[in-house]
Amino acid sequence: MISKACKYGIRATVFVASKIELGIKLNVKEIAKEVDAPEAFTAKILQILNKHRIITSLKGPYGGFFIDQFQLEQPVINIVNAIDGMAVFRECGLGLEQCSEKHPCPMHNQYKIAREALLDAFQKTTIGQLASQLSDGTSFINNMELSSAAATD
Amino acid sequence: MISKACKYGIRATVFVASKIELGIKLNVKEIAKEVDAPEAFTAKILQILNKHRIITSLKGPYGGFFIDQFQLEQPVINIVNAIDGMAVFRECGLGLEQCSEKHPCPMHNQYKIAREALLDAFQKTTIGQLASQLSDGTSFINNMELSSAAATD
DNA sequence: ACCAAAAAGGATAATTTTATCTTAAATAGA
DNA sequence: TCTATTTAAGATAAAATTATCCTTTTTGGT
Repeated sequence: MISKACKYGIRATVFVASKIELGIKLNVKEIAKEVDAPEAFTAKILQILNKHRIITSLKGPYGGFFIDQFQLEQPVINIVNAIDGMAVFRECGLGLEQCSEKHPCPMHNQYKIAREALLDAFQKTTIGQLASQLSDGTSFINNMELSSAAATD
Repeated sequence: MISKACKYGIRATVFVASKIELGIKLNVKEIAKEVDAPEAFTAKILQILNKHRIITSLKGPYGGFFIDQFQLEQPVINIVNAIDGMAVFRECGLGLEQCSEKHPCPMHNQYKIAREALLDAFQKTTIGQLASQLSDGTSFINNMELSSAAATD
């Protein structure tokens, strides 16, 4: 669906965003831990996010990652775009280059609905919205640790 | 979204299915060519499809791959399940193990809609339906070769 | 000016997915 | 029974993705 890197990226961004009230900067180690992603890999992803101005970073002591108010308004699709690109939302369900609205592959119409629902989900959800859904005290990882079930139901 | 292997698998199956009227068997080479997939890799995928009784194979001279009438009734999800498994349709949009209906991650509800739309597309489309959308003379690859555009629109 | 802390950047490694190659098994026909 | 053809199976390779490590740059505090 979307890459692991991208999921880490969304989680990291949302976590950083959730701390905006505190006015603190978070370092890679803290973020990686809370977000349950490998540290060095998380660092790479945070780099990308910073370059795309999804989040902001500051080097040096007392440095780290944080997010600005205006960045909370950004839709989650911006993160997906920064890490995975937009190809998934254009690609044919059968992987055919030739498939288009005018020359649709046999699955085109069915698949299109799903693809657009996914795009929609990422487009109309903002980083701020996700962040605000995190109950403040605990991390969004710890939020859920009571359950061992997957997202099936 | 779904793997390349799985897309090859769907294409191959649909192509084989589209020949049911002719009562012929197709060999790997023909299938791979028409479906625009690497030959040896296609062979592996056809093997899997045969094991899962999506299609049927026969060894030896005059052997090859074909599909039976009853197999046309199968939903495309069976192919996805055979090759990729069903995990995509259960997984959390943020990749969180802990995410569930009771303890949803911040993206849960939005993502669920898209995930279910995708599942739906694969579940309610049968192999026969896709095959019948292929205009008979040409392959479904060649069908579309007039266009160079992707499936964006 | 120097030191320590933190991100940035580059190189490398591990894993997974995609792809190929080679040999074995099955089977139809001569 | 032998041969040719075709899939099955196993081993290996290539490419892409995920992950780690090491060095450089930036910067705040002393």
